[in-house]
Amino acid sequence: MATARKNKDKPYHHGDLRAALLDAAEAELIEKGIDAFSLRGAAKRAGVSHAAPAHHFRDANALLDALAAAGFARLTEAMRREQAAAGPEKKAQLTAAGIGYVRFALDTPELLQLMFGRSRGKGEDPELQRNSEAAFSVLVNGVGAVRGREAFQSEAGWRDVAACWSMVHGYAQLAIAGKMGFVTGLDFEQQRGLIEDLVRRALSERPA
Amino acid sequence: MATARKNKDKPYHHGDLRAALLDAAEAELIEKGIDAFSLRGAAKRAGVSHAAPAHHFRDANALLDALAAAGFARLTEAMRREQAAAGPEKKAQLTAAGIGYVRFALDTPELLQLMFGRSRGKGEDPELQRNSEAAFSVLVNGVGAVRGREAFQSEAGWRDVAACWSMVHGYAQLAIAGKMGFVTGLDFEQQRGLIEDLVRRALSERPA
DNA sequence: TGTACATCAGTGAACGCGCGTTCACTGATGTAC
DNA sequence: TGTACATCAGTGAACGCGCGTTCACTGATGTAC
Repeated sequence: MATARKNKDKPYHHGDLRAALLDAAEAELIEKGIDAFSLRGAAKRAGVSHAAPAHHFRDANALLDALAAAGFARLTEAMRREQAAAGPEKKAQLTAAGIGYVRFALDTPELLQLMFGRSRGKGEDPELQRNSEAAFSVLVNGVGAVRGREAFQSEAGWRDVAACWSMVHGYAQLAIAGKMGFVTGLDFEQQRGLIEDLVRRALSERPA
Repeated sequence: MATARKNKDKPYHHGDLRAALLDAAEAELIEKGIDAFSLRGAAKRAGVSHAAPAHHFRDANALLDALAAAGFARLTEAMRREQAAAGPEKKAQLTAAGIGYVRFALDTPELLQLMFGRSRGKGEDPELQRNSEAAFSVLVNGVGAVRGREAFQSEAGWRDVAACWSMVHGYAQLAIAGKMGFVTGLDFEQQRGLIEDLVRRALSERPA
Protein backbone atom coordinates (compact mmCIF):
# COMPACT_ATOMS: atom_id res chain seq x y z
CA MET A 1 0.00 0.00 0.00
CA ALA A 2 1.11 3.51 -0.69
CA THR A 3 -0.33 4.63 2.62
CA ALA A 4 2.47 5.92 4.78
CA ARG A 5 2.90 4.28 8.14
CA LYS A 6 3.63 6.30 11.19
CA ASN A 7 7.12 7.72 10.89
CA LYS A 8 8.22 6.02 14.04
CA ASP A 9 7.81 2.46 12.84
CA LYS A 10 9.10 2.82 9.33
CA PRO A 11 9.05 -0.39 7.34
CA TYR A 12 12.11 -2.55 7.33
CA HIS A 13 12.10 -2.74 3.56
CA HIS A 14 12.22 0.47 1.69
CA GLY A 15 10.15 -0.15 -1.40
CA ASP A 16 12.27 1.54 -4.01
CA LEU A 17 15.60 2.19 -2.44
CA ARG A 18 17.40 2.26 -5.75
CA ALA A 19 15.46 5.29 -6.93
CA ALA A 20 15.66 6.90 -3.50
CA LEU A 21 19.43 6.44 -3.50
CA LEU A 22 19.72 8.15 -6.87
CA ASP A 23 17.74 11.11 -5.55
CA ALA A 24 19.82 11.20 -2.40
CA ALA A 25 23.05 10.93 -4.36
CA GLU A 26 22.05 13.90 -6.48
CA ALA A 27 21.29 15.97 -3.40
CA GLU A 28 24.60 14.91 -1.90
CA LEU A 29 26.44 15.78 -5.10
CA ILE A 30 24.80 19.19 -5.32
CA GLU A 31 25.46 20.06 -1.72
CA LYS A 32 28.93 18.64 -1.20
CA GLY A 33 30.34 18.94 -4.68
CA ILE A 34 31.87 16.12 -6.62
CA ASP A 35 35.10 16.09 -4.65
CA ALA A 36 33.42 15.60 -1.32
CA PHE A 37 30.72 13.24 -2.55
CA SER A 38 30.49 10.09 -0.48
CA LEU A 39 28.47 6.94 -0.59
CA ARG A 40 27.88 7.11 3.13
CA GLY A 41 26.48 10.59 2.79
CA ALA A 42 24.07 9.48 0.10
CA ALA A 43 22.93 6.52 2.20
CA LYS A 44 22.39 8.73 5.22
CA ARG A 45 20.36 11.14 3.13
CA ALA A 46 18.19 8.27 1.97
CA GLY A 47 17.63 7.36 5.61
CA VAL A 48 19.28 4.02 5.33
CA SER A 49 22.38 2.37 6.75
CA HIS A 50 25.58 2.95 4.84
CA ALA A 51 25.82 -0.71 3.95
CA ALA A 52 22.45 -0.81 2.24
CA PRO A 53 23.49 0.65 -1.13
CA ALA A 54 25.66 -2.39 -1.78
CA HIS A 55 22.48 -4.32 -2.54
CA HIS A 56 21.68 -1.97 -5.43
CA PHE A 57 25.00 -0.69 -6.74
CA ARG A 58 28.20 -2.62 -7.00
CA ASP A 59 30.20 0.23 -5.55
CA ALA A 60 30.30 4.00 -5.24
CA ASN A 61 31.35 4.51 -8.85
CA ALA A 62 28.47 2.44 -10.12
CA LEU A 63 26.11 4.75 -8.26
CA LEU A 64 27.74 7.77 -9.84
CA ASP A 65 27.55 6.18 -13.27
CA ALA A 66 23.85 5.60 -12.79
CA LEU A 67 23.45 9.19 -11.71
CA ALA A 68 25.31 10.40 -14.79
CA ALA A 69 23.04 8.23 -16.92
CA ALA A 70 20.01 9.87 -15.36
CA GLY A 71 21.64 13.22 -16.04
CA PHE A 72 21.91 12.48 -19.75
CA ALA A 73 18.29 11.42 -19.83
CA ARG A 74 17.31 14.73 -18.29
CA LEU A 75 19.56 16.64 -20.65
CA THR A 76 17.81 15.00 -23.59
CA GLU A 77 14.47 15.79 -22.04
CA ALA A 78 15.44 19.43 -21.49
CA MET A 79 16.46 19.83 -25.13
CA ARG A 80 13.30 18.15 -26.40
CA ARG A 81 11.11 20.25 -24.16
CA GLU A 82 12.51 23.49 -25.54
CA GLN A 83 12.24 22.15 -29.07
CA ALA A 84 8.60 21.36 -28.56
CA ALA A 85 7.98 24.89 -27.36
CA ALA A 86 9.72 26.40 -30.38
CA GLY A 87 7.99 27.05 -33.68
CA PRO A 88 8.16 24.76 -36.70
CA GLU A 89 11.20 26.49 -38.16
CA LYS A 90 14.13 24.05 -38.29
CA LYS A 91 16.80 26.51 -37.29
CA ALA A 92 14.72 27.78 -34.41
CA GLN A 93 14.32 24.22 -33.22
CA LEU A 94 18.02 23.58 -33.25
CA THR A 95 18.58 26.80 -31.36
CA ALA A 96 15.94 25.72 -28.88
CA ALA A 97 17.85 22.50 -28.24
CA GLY A 98 20.87 24.61 -27.41
CA ILE A 99 18.83 26.68 -25.02
CA GLY A 100 17.59 23.51 -23.33
CA TYR A 101 21.18 22.34 -23.02
CA VAL A 102 22.25 25.52 -21.28
CA ARG A 103 19.19 25.54 -19.09
CA PHE A 104 19.93 22.04 -17.89
CA ALA A 105 23.56 22.95 -17.29
CA LEU A 106 22.73 26.03 -15.22
CA ASP A 107 20.02 24.18 -13.30
CA THR A 108 22.31 21.39 -12.14
CA PRO A 109 25.90 22.29 -12.86
CA GLU A 110 27.24 19.52 -10.65
CA LEU A 111 25.49 16.98 -12.83
CA LEU A 112 27.06 18.40 -15.98
CA GLN A 113 30.43 18.23 -14.30
CA LEU A 114 29.82 14.61 -13.39
CA MET A 115 28.67 13.76 -16.91
CA PHE A 116 31.58 15.35 -18.73
CA GLY A 117 34.37 15.23 -16.18
CA ARG A 118 36.75 12.36 -16.54
CA SER A 119 37.43 11.76 -12.92
CA ARG A 120 34.59 9.85 -11.34
CA GLY A 121 32.55 7.27 -13.17
CA LYS A 122 34.31 5.56 -16.00
CA GLY A 123 31.53 5.19 -18.51
CA GLU A 124 31.34 1.43 -18.78
CA ASP A 125 27.75 1.50 -17.65
CA PRO A 126 25.71 0.58 -20.75
CA GLU A 127 22.77 2.76 -19.72
CA LEU A 128 25.14 5.70 -19.39
CA GLN A 129 26.41 5.10 -22.87
CA ARG A 130 22.92 4.70 -24.30
CA ASN A 131 21.61 7.88 -22.72
CA SER A 132 24.66 9.84 -23.73
CA GLU A 133 24.18 8.73 -27.32
CA ALA A 134 20.52 9.68 -27.19
CA ALA A 135 21.44 13.21 -26.14
CA PHE A 136 23.98 13.39 -28.94
CA SER A 137 21.40 12.31 -31.49
CA VAL A 138 19.12 15.18 -30.59
CA LEU A 139 21.87 17.47 -31.75
CA VAL A 140 22.67 15.46 -34.85
CA ASN A 141 19.02 15.31 -35.85
CA GLY A 142 18.67 19.02 -35.34
CA VAL A 143 21.60 19.74 -37.61
CA GLY A 144 20.28 17.21 -40.11
CA ALA A 145 16.93 18.97 -40.20
CA VAL A 146 18.58 22.28 -40.95
CA ARG A 147 21.23 21.15 -43.38
CA GLY A 148 19.61 18.07 -44.85
CA ARG A 149 20.73 14.51 -44.13
CA GLU A 150 23.11 14.55 -47.05
CA ALA A 151 25.28 17.01 -45.14
CA PHE A 152 26.61 14.03 -43.19
CA GLN A 153 27.99 12.43 -46.27
CA SER A 154 30.81 14.93 -46.26
CA GLU A 155 32.62 16.42 -43.31
CA ALA A 156 30.45 19.55 -43.50
CA GLY A 157 27.56 18.25 -41.43
CA TRP A 158 29.83 16.88 -38.75
CA ARG A 159 31.60 20.20 -38.51
CA ASP A 160 28.28 21.86 -37.94
CA VAL A 161 27.63 19.42 -35.14
CA ALA A 162 31.05 20.02 -33.63
CA ALA A 163 30.58 23.78 -33.82
CA CYS A 164 27.12 23.83 -32.25
CA TRP A 165 28.09 21.46 -29.49
CA SER A 166 31.36 23.22 -28.69
CA MET A 167 29.70 26.61 -28.63
CA VAL A 168 26.82 25.63 -26.40
CA HIS A 169 28.84 23.41 -24.11
CA GLY A 170 31.58 25.98 -23.77
CA TYR A 171 29.14 28.73 -22.97
CA ALA A 172 27.46 26.54 -20.37
CA GLN A 173 30.74 25.62 -18.71
CA LEU A 174 32.02 29.18 -18.62
CA ALA A 175 28.72 30.51 -17.35
CA ILE A 176 28.79 27.91 -14.60
CA ALA A 177 32.32 28.93 -13.69
CA GLY A 178 31.09 32.52 -13.38
CA LYS A 179 33.17 33.75 -16.31
CA MET A 180 30.37 35.17 -18.42
CA GLY A 181 29.47 38.08 -16.22
CA PHE A 182 30.94 40.53 -18.72
CA VAL A 183 28.28 39.79 -21.28
CA THR A 184 25.11 38.72 -19.52
CA GLY A 185 23.20 38.78 -16.26
CA LEU A 186 22.36 35.78 -14.17
CA ASP A 187 18.72 35.63 -15.11
CA PHE A 188 18.14 32.97 -17.70
CA GLU A 189 15.80 34.97 -19.88
CA GLN A 190 18.52 37.59 -20.25
CA GLN A 191 20.81 34.92 -21.63
CA ARG A 192 18.32 33.68 -24.19
CA GLY A 193 19.13 36.19 -26.89
CA LEU A 194 22.83 35.68 -26.39
CA ILE A 195 22.55 31.93 -26.75
CA GLU A 196 20.52 32.34 -29.91
CA ASP A 197 23.25 34.53 -31.30
CA LEU A 198 25.91 31.99 -30.38
CA VAL A 199 24.12 29.13 -32.11
CA ARG A 200 23.59 31.29 -35.17
CA ARG A 201 27.32 31.88 -35.32
CA ALA A 202 28.10 28.22 -34.86
CA LEU A 203 25.94 27.39 -37.85
CA SER A 204 27.37 30.01 -40.13
CA GLU A 205 29.36 28.72 -43.02
CA ARG A 206 32.75 30.15 -43.76
CA PRO A 207 31.98 33.78 -44.60
CA ALA A 208 35.44 34.61 -45.96
CA MET B 1 76.39 26.21 -4.23
CA ALA B 2 74.58 24.78 -7.17
CA THR B 3 76.86 21.77 -7.13
CA ALA B 4 74.80 18.73 -6.22
CA ARG B 5 75.95 16.82 -3.22
CA LYS B 6 75.97 13.08 -3.22
CA ASN B 7 72.39 11.82 -3.26
CA LYS B 8 72.88 10.00 -0.02
CA ASP B 9 73.51 13.02 2.15
CA LYS B 10 70.99 15.39 0.69
CA PRO B 11 70.97 18.80 2.30
CA TYR B 12 68.60 19.44 5.13
CA HIS B 13 67.29 22.57 3.49
CA HIS B 14 65.87 22.20 0.05
CA GLY B 15 66.74 25.43 -1.65
CA ASP B 16 63.52 26.11 -3.50
CA LEU B 17 60.94 23.82 -2.05
CA ARG B 18 58.07 26.07 -3.03
CA ALA B 19 58.80 25.67 -6.72
CA ALA B 20 59.56 21.98 -6.29
CA LEU B 21 56.23 21.50 -4.55
CA LEU B 22 54.39 23.14 -7.41
CA ASP B 23 56.07 20.80 -9.87
CA ALA B 24 55.33 17.83 -7.67
CA ALA B 25 51.73 18.90 -7.21
CA GLU B 26 51.28 19.10 -10.95
CA ALA B 27 52.68 15.62 -11.42
CA GLU B 28 50.45 14.37 -8.63
CA LEU B 29 47.43 16.06 -10.18
CA ILE B 30 48.15 14.62 -13.61
CA GLU B 31 48.70 11.11 -12.34
CA LYS B 32 46.03 10.84 -9.68
CA GLY B 33 43.40 13.17 -11.06
CA ILE B 34 41.86 16.01 -9.18
CA ASP B 35 39.66 13.82 -7.01
CA ALA B 36 42.51 11.77 -5.65
CA PHE B 37 44.98 14.63 -5.36
CA SER B 38 46.57 14.81 -1.93
CA LEU B 39 48.98 17.09 -0.21
CA ARG B 40 50.85 14.14 1.23
CA GLY B 41 51.30 12.70 -2.24
CA ALA B 42 52.73 15.97 -3.53
CA ALA B 43 55.12 16.21 -0.58
CA LYS B 44 56.28 12.65 -1.10
CA ARG B 45 56.88 13.34 -4.76
CA ALA B 46 59.00 16.35 -3.82
CA GLY B 47 61.03 14.06 -1.56
CA VAL B 48 60.07 15.85 1.58
CA SER B 49 58.11 15.04 4.71
CA HIS B 50 54.39 15.62 4.50
CA ALA B 51 54.56 18.35 7.09
CA ALA B 52 57.01 20.45 5.10
CA PRO B 53 54.55 22.10 2.70
CA ALA B 54 52.93 23.91 5.61
CA HIS B 55 55.94 26.26 5.61
CA HIS B 56 55.14 27.37 2.06
CA PHE B 57 51.39 27.05 1.64
CA ARG B 58 48.77 27.71 4.23
CA ASP B 59 46.92 24.54 3.37
CA ALA B 60 46.18 22.13 0.55
CA ASN B 61 43.81 24.51 -1.19
CA ALA B 62 46.39 27.27 -1.21
CA LEU B 63 48.76 24.94 -3.03
CA LEU B 64 46.08 24.15 -5.60
CA ASP B 65 45.32 27.83 -6.03
CA ALA B 66 48.97 28.52 -6.71
CA LEU B 67 49.01 25.67 -9.20
CA ALA B 68 45.96 27.08 -10.95
CA ALA B 69 47.66 30.47 -11.08
CA ALA B 70 50.67 28.87 -12.76
CA GLY B 71 48.26 27.19 -15.15
CA PHE B 72 46.79 30.51 -16.24
CA ALA B 73 50.27 31.89 -16.78
CA ARG B 74 51.06 28.97 -19.03
CA LEU B 75 47.77 29.32 -20.85
CA THR B 76 48.61 32.93 -21.60
CA GLU B 77 52.07 31.90 -22.72
CA ALA B 78 50.66 29.20 -25.00
CA MET B 79 48.32 31.66 -26.69
CA ARG B 80 51.06 34.25 -27.13
CA ARG B 81 53.47 31.71 -28.54
CA GLU B 82 51.03 30.67 -31.27
CA GLN B 83 50.25 34.30 -31.98
CA ALA B 84 53.91 35.07 -32.46
CA ALA B 85 54.21 32.22 -34.93
CA ALA B 86 51.21 33.42 -36.94
CA GLY B 87 51.43 36.01 -39.68
CA PRO B 88 50.64 39.70 -39.24
CA GLU B 89 47.00 39.26 -40.22
CA LYS B 90 44.76 40.18 -37.25
CA LYS B 91 42.21 37.46 -37.73
CA ALA B 92 44.91 34.84 -38.13
CA GLN B 93 46.44 36.02 -34.85
CA LEU B 94 43.16 35.66 -32.99
CA THR B 95 42.72 32.22 -34.43
CA ALA B 96 46.24 31.38 -33.36
CA ALA B 97 45.38 32.34 -29.80
CA GLY B 98 42.53 29.86 -29.95
CA ILE B 99 44.85 27.19 -31.21
CA GLY B 100 47.22 27.90 -28.35
CA TYR B 101 44.32 27.61 -25.94
CA VAL B 102 43.36 24.20 -27.23
CA ARG B 103 46.94 23.05 -27.33
CA PHE B 104 47.40 23.95 -23.70
CA ALA B 105 44.14 22.23 -22.79
CA LEU B 106 45.05 18.99 -24.54
CA ASP B 107 48.58 19.06 -23.16
CA THR B 108 47.48 19.29 -19.55
CA PRO B 109 43.76 18.62 -19.29
CA GLU B 110 43.90 18.19 -15.52
CA LEU B 111 45.20 21.71 -15.19
CA LEU B 112 42.34 23.09 -17.26
CA GLN B 113 39.93 21.19 -15.07
CA LEU B 114 41.53 22.66 -11.98
CA MET B 115 41.45 26.18 -13.42
CA PHE B 116 37.82 26.13 -14.49
CA GLY B 117 36.27 23.63 -12.13
CA ARG B 118 34.52 25.11 -9.16
CA SER B 119 35.37 22.44 -6.68
CA ARG B 120 38.92 22.84 -5.45
CA GLY B 121 40.62 26.17 -5.02
CA LYS B 122 38.29 29.02 -4.35
CA GLY B 123 39.96 31.79 -6.28
CA GLU B 124 40.79 34.18 -3.49
CA ASP B 125 44.45 33.96 -4.36
CA PRO B 126 45.35 37.36 -5.86
CA GLU B 127 47.95 35.88 -8.19
CA LEU B 128 45.34 33.47 -9.49
CA GLN B 129 43.02 36.33 -10.21
CA ARG B 130 45.75 38.37 -11.86
CA ASN B 131 46.89 35.57 -14.12
CA SER B 132 43.37 34.65 -15.04
CA GLU B 133 42.68 38.22 -16.06
CA ALA B 134 45.88 38.31 -18.11
CA ALA B 135 44.73 35.28 -20.08
CA PHE B 136 41.36 36.89 -20.64
CA SER B 137 42.96 40.04 -21.93
CA VAL B 138 44.82 38.15 -24.64
CA LEU B 139 41.43 37.20 -26.00
CA VAL B 140 39.98 40.66 -25.59
CA ASN B 141 42.95 42.28 -27.30
CA GLY B 142 42.72 39.80 -30.14
CA VAL B 143 39.08 40.63 -30.73
CA GLY B 144 39.86 44.34 -30.40
CA ALA B 145 42.52 44.06 -33.08
CA VAL B 146 40.08 42.43 -35.46
CA ARG B 147 37.00 44.49 -34.74
CA GLY B 148 38.54 47.76 -33.59
CA ARG B 149 38.51 48.98 -30.00
CA GLU B 150 35.26 50.83 -30.54
CA ALA B 151 33.51 47.45 -30.80
CA PHE B 152 33.61 47.34 -27.01
CA GLN B 153 31.52 50.46 -26.69
CA SER B 154 28.48 48.44 -27.65
CA GLU B 155 27.63 44.87 -26.76
CA ALA B 156 28.91 43.67 -30.14
CA GLY B 157 32.55 43.36 -29.17
CA TRP B 158 31.73 41.54 -25.97
CA ARG B 159 29.56 39.09 -27.83
CA ASP B 160 32.47 38.36 -30.11
CA VAL B 161 34.56 37.66 -27.06
CA ALA B 162 31.91 35.43 -25.55
CA ALA B 163 31.50 33.53 -28.81
CA CYS B 164 35.22 32.94 -29.37
CA TRP B 165 35.82 31.89 -25.80
CA SER B 166 32.80 29.61 -25.62
CA MET B 167 33.66 27.96 -28.89
CA VAL B 168 37.30 27.32 -28.10
CA HIS B 169 36.75 26.36 -24.48
CA GLY B 170 33.86 24.06 -25.36
CA TYR B 171 35.84 22.35 -28.07
CA ALA B 172 38.75 21.86 -25.70
CA GLN B 173 36.56 20.41 -22.96
CA LEU B 174 34.73 18.06 -25.28
CA ALA B 175 37.93 16.94 -26.95
CA ILE B 176 39.41 16.22 -23.53
CA ALA B 177 36.33 14.21 -22.61
CA GLY B 178 36.84 12.16 -25.76
CA LYS B 179 33.63 13.36 -27.38
CA MET B 180 35.11 14.78 -30.58
CA GLY B 181 36.18 11.55 -32.15
CA PHE B 182 33.44 11.85 -34.76
CA VAL B 183 35.05 14.84 -36.37
CA THR B 184 38.80 14.68 -35.86
CA GLY B 185 41.70 12.43 -35.04
CA LEU B 186 43.84 12.63 -31.95
CA ASP B 187 46.83 14.20 -33.63
CA PHE B 188 46.92 17.90 -32.95
CA GLU B 189 47.86 18.96 -36.47
CA GLN B 190 44.74 17.23 -37.73
CA GLN B 191 42.69 19.40 -35.43
CA ARG B 192 44.23 22.64 -36.56
CA GLY B 193 42.02 23.18 -39.57
CA LEU B 194 38.94 22.34 -37.56
CA ILE B 195 39.80 24.84 -34.86
CA GLU B 196 40.41 27.52 -37.46
CA ASP B 197 36.98 26.82 -38.85
CA LEU B 198 35.40 27.01 -35.41
CA VAL B 199 36.96 30.37 -34.62
CA ARG B 200 35.89 31.67 -38.02
CA ARG B 201 32.32 30.72 -37.19
CA ALA B 202 32.51 32.29 -33.76
CA LEU B 203 33.55 35.59 -35.34
CA SER B 204 30.88 35.62 -37.99
CA GLU B 205 28.27 38.28 -37.59
CA ARG B 206 24.63 37.36 -37.81
CA PRO B 207 24.31 36.08 -41.39
CA ALA B 208 20.51 35.99 -41.45
C1' DT C 1 88.04 36.03 11.99
C1' DG C 2 85.32 33.80 15.73
C1' DT C 3 81.46 33.14 18.64
C1' DA C 4 76.60 33.53 20.40
C1' DC C 5 72.22 33.52 19.15
C1' DA C 6 67.84 34.28 16.59
C1' DT C 7 65.48 32.62 12.78
C1' DC C 8 63.88 29.59 9.70
C1' DA C 9 62.97 25.17 7.05
C1' DG C 10 62.78 20.87 7.71
C1' DT C 11 61.42 16.08 10.56
C1' DG C 12 58.57 12.41 12.32
C1' DA C 13 55.20 10.98 15.56
C1' DA C 14 50.63 11.61 16.82
C1' DC C 15 45.77 13.21 16.55
C1' DG C 16 41.13 12.50 15.04
C1' DC C 17 38.26 11.87 11.01
C1' DG C 18 35.47 10.02 7.33
C1' DC C 19 35.79 6.92 3.92
C1' DG C 20 34.55 2.23 1.20
C1' DT C 21 33.94 -2.35 2.00
C1' DT C 22 33.05 -6.71 4.42
C1' DC C 23 30.55 -9.71 7.45
C1' DA C 24 27.42 -12.24 10.28
C1' DC C 25 23.03 -11.10 11.45
C1' DT C 26 17.86 -10.34 11.24
C1' DG C 27 13.46 -8.89 9.75
C1' DA C 28 10.15 -9.16 5.97
C1' DT C 29 8.36 -11.19 1.88
C1' DG C 30 6.81 -14.55 -1.21
C1' DT C 31 6.26 -19.24 -2.72
C1' DA C 32 5.54 -24.45 -2.47
C1' DC C 33 2.82 -27.68 -0.66
C1' DT D 1 -6.24 -21.44 4.70
C1' DG D 2 -1.94 -22.62 7.17
C1' DT D 3 2.79 -23.79 7.60
C1' DA D 4 7.75 -24.42 6.32
C1' DC D 5 11.26 -22.51 4.09
C1' DA D 6 14.14 -20.00 0.64
C1' DT D 7 15.18 -15.55 -0.74
C1' DC D 8 16.10 -11.03 -0.34
C1' DA D 9 16.83 -6.22 1.60
C1' DG D 10 18.14 -4.22 5.28
C1' DT D 11 21.32 -3.54 9.96
C1' DG D 12 25.26 -2.29 12.70
C1' DA D 13 29.79 -3.41 14.16
C1' DA D 14 34.28 -3.85 12.56
C1' DC D 15 38.29 -3.56 9.38
C1' DG D 16 42.08 -1.03 7.51
C1' DC D 17 43.35 3.12 5.00
C1' DG D 18 44.87 7.64 3.69
C1' DC D 19 43.96 12.08 4.65
C1' DG D 20 45.02 17.15 6.63
C1' DT D 21 46.78 19.24 10.46
C1' DT D 22 49.35 19.98 14.77
C1' DC D 23 53.32 19.76 17.68
C1' DA D 24 57.70 19.57 19.91
C1' DC D 25 61.89 18.85 17.94
C1' DT D 26 66.37 19.58 15.31
C1' DG D 27 69.53 20.81 11.81
C1' DA D 28 71.24 24.65 8.99
C1' DT D 29 71.78 29.42 8.00
C1' DG D 30 72.66 34.12 8.63
C1' DT D 31 73.57 38.08 11.44
C1' DA D 32 75.31 40.97 15.43
C1' DC D 33 79.09 41.96 17.88
